[in-house]
Amino acid sequence: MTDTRTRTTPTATDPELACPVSPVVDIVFSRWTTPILWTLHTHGRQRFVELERRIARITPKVLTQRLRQLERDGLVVRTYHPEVPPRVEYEISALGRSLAPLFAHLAEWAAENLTKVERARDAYDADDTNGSR
Amino acid sequence: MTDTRTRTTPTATDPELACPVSPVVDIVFSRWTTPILWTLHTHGRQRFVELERRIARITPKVLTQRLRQLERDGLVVRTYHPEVPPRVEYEISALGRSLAPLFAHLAEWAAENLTKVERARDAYDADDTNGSR
DNA sequence: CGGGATCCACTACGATACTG
DNA sequence: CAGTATCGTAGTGGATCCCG
Repeated sequence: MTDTRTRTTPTATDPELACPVSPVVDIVFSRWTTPILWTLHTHGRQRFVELERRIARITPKVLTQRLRQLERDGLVVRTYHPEVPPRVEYEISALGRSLAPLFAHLAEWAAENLTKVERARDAYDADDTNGSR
Repeated sequence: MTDTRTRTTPTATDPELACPVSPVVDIVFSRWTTPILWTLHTHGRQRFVELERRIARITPKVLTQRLRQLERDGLVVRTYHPEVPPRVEYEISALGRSLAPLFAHLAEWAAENLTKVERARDAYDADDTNGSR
């Protein structure tokens, strides 16, 4: 993703944003965020380790980073229980839940068109003229 | 993004894909792809330089890379006219056009909720306990 | 348990040339 | 015009160790 705090140009004036969907992409579709949101959405409120186990291959460091980002953006709520051992729970916020129909739409497109993309790739790779251009 | 051609794990077996929207993200929402698709969609078939000028700040090298990827995935059609000087035109394919309602949905979510995200960020940054954790 | 701190590796990206 | 080539860099992710 592009870290909003260190980005040189503010979001509003970035010329690339003649495209109105770009800002959403930065927020919702940076790496690991969709698996995190999806897991949170389908399994409800859960602890750090549960997320870590369910998402598989994600390292705790990255999981923490992404959860912080999502918390900062108001898509996820973090609850800290000062116990021994400590317990932290994550859940989707109302704002995060508002993404649900979008994700459903996305999943639907995937179901219908993902095979077409793969066929296009195979066709492209099989064409000699593409390799030697 | 993750370059599809050099990725070690094939898409189908990647454990991260308990989330059905991840593969779509790799294809459609990698960096620069949404501005490219958006420009192609709103201005129709156009040449390399036109894209380059309209997207602003993108370098020809990166534009080429992304266009190749989109062409390989079947979302964009490239037409080469062997003339002097050479002329190349890009346009959205039928598959690419099938993303239009998705993009509209995305733009709608942005219009409604982007300010909420920014307010959440301000609130998070203003909270001292977040900085000194 | 839920991280933070540190070090390292990769590579995508940007800038600057240069060509058919 | 439409790229390719080369170089340099910075942002991320992985691995490891450690702490409250």
